[in-house]
Amino acid sequence: MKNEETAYAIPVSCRDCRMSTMCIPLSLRSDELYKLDQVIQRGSPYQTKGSIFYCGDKFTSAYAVRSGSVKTYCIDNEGREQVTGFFLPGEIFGWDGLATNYHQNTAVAMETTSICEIPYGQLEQLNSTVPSIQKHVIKLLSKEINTDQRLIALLAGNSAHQRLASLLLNISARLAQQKLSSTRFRLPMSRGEISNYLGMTVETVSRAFSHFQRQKYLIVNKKEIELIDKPALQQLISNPDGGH
Amino acid sequence: MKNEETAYAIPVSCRDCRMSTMCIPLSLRSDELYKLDQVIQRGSPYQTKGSIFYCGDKFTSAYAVRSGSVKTYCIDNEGREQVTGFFLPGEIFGWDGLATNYHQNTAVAMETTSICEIPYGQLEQLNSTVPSIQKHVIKLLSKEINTDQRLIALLAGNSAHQRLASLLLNISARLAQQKLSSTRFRLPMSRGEISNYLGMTVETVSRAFSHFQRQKYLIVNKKEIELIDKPALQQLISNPDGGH
DNA sequence: AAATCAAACTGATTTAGATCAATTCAAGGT
DNA sequence: ACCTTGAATTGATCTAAATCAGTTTGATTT
Repeated sequence: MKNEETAYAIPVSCRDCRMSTMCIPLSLRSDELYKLDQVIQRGSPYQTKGSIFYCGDKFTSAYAVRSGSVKTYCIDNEGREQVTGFFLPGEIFGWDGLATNYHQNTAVAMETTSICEIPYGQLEQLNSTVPSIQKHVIKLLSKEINTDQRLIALLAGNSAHQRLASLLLNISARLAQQKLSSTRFRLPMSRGEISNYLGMTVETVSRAFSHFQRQKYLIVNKKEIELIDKPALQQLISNPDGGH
Repeated sequence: MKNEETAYAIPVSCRDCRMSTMCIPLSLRSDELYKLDQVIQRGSPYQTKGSIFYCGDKFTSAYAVRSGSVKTYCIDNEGREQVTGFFLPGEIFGWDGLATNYHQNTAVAMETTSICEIPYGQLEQLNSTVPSIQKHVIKLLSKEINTDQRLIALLAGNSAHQRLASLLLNISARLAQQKLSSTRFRLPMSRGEISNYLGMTVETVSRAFSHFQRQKYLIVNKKEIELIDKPALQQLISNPDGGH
């Protein structure tokens, strides 16, 4: 099965993958790309709630979302789940295990999801022949730091409405990056997952959605979202009066 | 002045530095260490409120705190300062600029602080002769991700008392790592910086300190802290009833 | 020593969002 | 078609923490 096309028609080559800009250093020459290609593993899809890795597992690989979506969560001091990230097609996750060699999070598919596995050991070995790969890994890690710090700023300094508006605009922008609709989309995560991620309750998330709909900022139907007034949402998060 | 001893008696060599475990790959052989040593720059100390770099500056280096302390902050959507990190002796900061090549934060000394500069370009060049350095950078970045994610979990799921208790225990543990007292210490940051970092108001921080003192968890006198019942603080943050 | 200024603390009041409590709705299972 | 189950929504109440308003303390200047 490996390196072969599955029933879900996963491309055999990184070259053909529409997410390649995320996974692959842009500077990679075609012979280098070939080498990377030999290392990436394309497995069978995960079911909803299927785990890609568990907290405490030995770190062996990072993972790229090909289709579907993934959440990562850790167990906090009180023994509760704490969602630490949502990952959409074209995004890479799993670096959390690199520092200690053991994953600090559990990664779970939020819907039927296909994943490319990037075995880190083999990636490291590629380093001698394709040094730019190591550099690209560093860029990816650094990006993750920036993302996390933006979330920290969001959680520390913004109201419930602002947090939700930020998440929606953020997801919208990430979908746009993948050439998907940035105004009409289906949220892969539940209200509970959103509320956990944003540090609020399900009820508050639900009320915020209703409020946005009353204000005609968007149309919401369960997980289906249509953003109809992005500037208003943007202004909500950049307006000091909206804060707490 | 570079690579020479200053009036503040900064060691000339990374070998002699008591923070070396942080800065230097443990696996570095002595000839490799020598090469690293040639690259690290030891500048004159920064004054309180002196900036090490500004948000928007081109990223050239990471920085290690030799003595003193540093905060990093960014400007959030509403144009307000948002503290994203505190750095104590032996800790490295400044990786936030790696992804975009421009710093996403401003770094400011919170007291008289001496800093070692680690020029990234030269570090990258060392990679060909000392490959383990690149690996170590990756570890450091990954650690930063873990730290940030713990902060996310703290902000998303904990009460004001729990947040402050967590910060105090965290600082205590970091001081212990540097063989400094973990029960008696002087906080380098103001109440305002703490409250900003933890996503609450100065008044709430102040009241939380008073509360902890009344509960005999600690003795507080402005910035001087003596932790007298760490288990109680620990239990506060690991007890679901303490949450919000 | 008096005056100035900023940081920290404390009390009173308000409020955003948590909690508690139903109700609605859609998806599977029998 | 009916029952079960979980997710989402909505309303009523409660509370932790924000906001507002001083007061205290300590450092710096004059």
